Amino acid sequence: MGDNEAEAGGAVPSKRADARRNKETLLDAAAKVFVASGVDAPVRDIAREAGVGLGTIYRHFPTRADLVIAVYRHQVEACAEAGPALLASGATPYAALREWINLFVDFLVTKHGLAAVLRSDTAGFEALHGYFLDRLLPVCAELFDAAVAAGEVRSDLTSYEIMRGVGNLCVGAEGDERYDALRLVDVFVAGMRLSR
Amino acid sequence: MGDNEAEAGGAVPSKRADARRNKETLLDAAAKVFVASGVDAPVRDIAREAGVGLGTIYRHFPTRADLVIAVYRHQVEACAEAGPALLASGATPYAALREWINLFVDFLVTKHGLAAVLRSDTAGFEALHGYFLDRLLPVCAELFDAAVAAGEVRSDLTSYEIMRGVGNLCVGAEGDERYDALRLVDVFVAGMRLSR
DNA sequence: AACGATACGGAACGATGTTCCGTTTATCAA
DNA sequence: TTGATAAACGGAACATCGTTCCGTATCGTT
Repeated sequence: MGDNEAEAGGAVPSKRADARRNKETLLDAAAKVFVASGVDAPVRDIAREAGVGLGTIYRHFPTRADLVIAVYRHQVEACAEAGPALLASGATPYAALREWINLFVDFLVTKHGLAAVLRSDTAGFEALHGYFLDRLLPVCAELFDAAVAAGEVRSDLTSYEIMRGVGNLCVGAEGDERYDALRLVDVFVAGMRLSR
Repeated sequence: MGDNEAEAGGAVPSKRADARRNKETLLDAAAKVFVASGVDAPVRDIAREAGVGLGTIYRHFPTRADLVIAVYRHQVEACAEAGPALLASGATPYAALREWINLFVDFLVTKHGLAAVLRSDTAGFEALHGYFLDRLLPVCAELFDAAVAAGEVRSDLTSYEIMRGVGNLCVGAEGDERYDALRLVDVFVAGMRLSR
C-alpha cells in the first residue's frame, strides 16, 4: 500500500529522487514540529523546519490534513491491527474492547491536539476525520459487536458514537493536569457495561 | 449585576445613549448570527447584521469571546441557579446531578459550536472558558459532592473533570444525526454510579 | 551537452481576529 | 440656540492563517 517504492516496476514514471527525499524530510520535520507545537502548528513552521518552500509541502500533501494523516498513518495502522489481536487474547470481548480503547486513548492523548481533529466540524479536516473513521471504525465495531453479542454491554449505542465519544473525551487532555482523559474514558466504558 | 442601568446614580459617568443602544443592537445581532452560523461566525458578519462598524464591536466587547459570554450570560445564569433547586427537589443527590447535567447538555447542544469552546486550548477563548467554569463549576461541585457524600457515585473524579468531560461529549453534536450527545452523556453518568 | 519534464520557492490571495485613528455625534454649559 | 469637548463610530490597515500560482531551477535522459 506504500505510495511508490523502488520496486513495483510498472509503467508509472517513478518520482524524481529529490521529490522522494523532500517527502521524507517533510514527514520528519512535521513529526518534530507536531510534538513541539501540536498538530495545529502553522504550515510555514513545518516548511521552515524542513528547509523547504510552501509549494513543496502542498505538492506532496494537498492539504494540511493529508500531512497529518501521513505522519500518523503508521500508528493508526498499528492501533487498527491491535483490535483483532486483543479480541483473540482477551478474557472477554468487553475486556478486549476496554483494552483497545485504552490503546486508542493513549495514541490520541500523546499527540498534542490530535483528538480535536476527530470532530467533524473542524473545517478542512474532513479528510483526516474520514481516514480515522474508515480505518478504526470497523475495528471498534468488531470489538463492540462481540461485546454486545456476549451480553456484556448495552446495545443502544453505535460504534461510531463510541469512537467519537472517546475521541471527544480526549480533547484538550494534554497540558491540563486537572483533566485525566484516561480516567474519564474509564468512567464512560464502565457506563457501557450492562448491569447484571 | 447589570452593566449600568438608568438608576444607580453613582458618580460614574453614564454611557452615551447611542452607545447603550448599539450594545443592545449588537447583542441581538450576535444572537441571531450565532443561531444561523454558529458561535464561530466571523465578527464581520455580526457587524454587518447589526449595521455597525468593526470598531464598535471591539469597543463594547474587547474580544469575540466577551461577545459570546454576553450573549449567553442569561442562560448560563439560569443553568447555575437550577442546581440548588434540583438538589432540593430531587429524589437523591445523584438524580439531581443527572438532571442538572441534562440541563447543561441541552444548553450546549442547542448552541451550535458552543461546546467546543469549553476546551481550554482554543486560542483566544480563555475568557469564555473561565467564565463558564467560574459560574458553573461550583454548582456542579455542590451536586457532585452531595452525591459522593450519599455514597451514590465513585469519588475518584473531580467536578472539573465532570464539567469538561460532559462538555467535550457535546462537541460537534449538532449537525451529526449519527451522534447523540445526550445518550453518550447518559452512558458517562451511568459510569459514575457506584455499584452496590 | 542539451533538452524536456518535473519539482521547487515564495510571492500573492482570501479569510479571519484585532488595532488604530481620522471623523462624526451626543451631551451640556453658556 | 450654539459651541466646545469628550465619547463613540466606521472601516482601512495589520498580522496570521491555509492555499494557489507561476516563473525558475533541477533532475534524468538522449
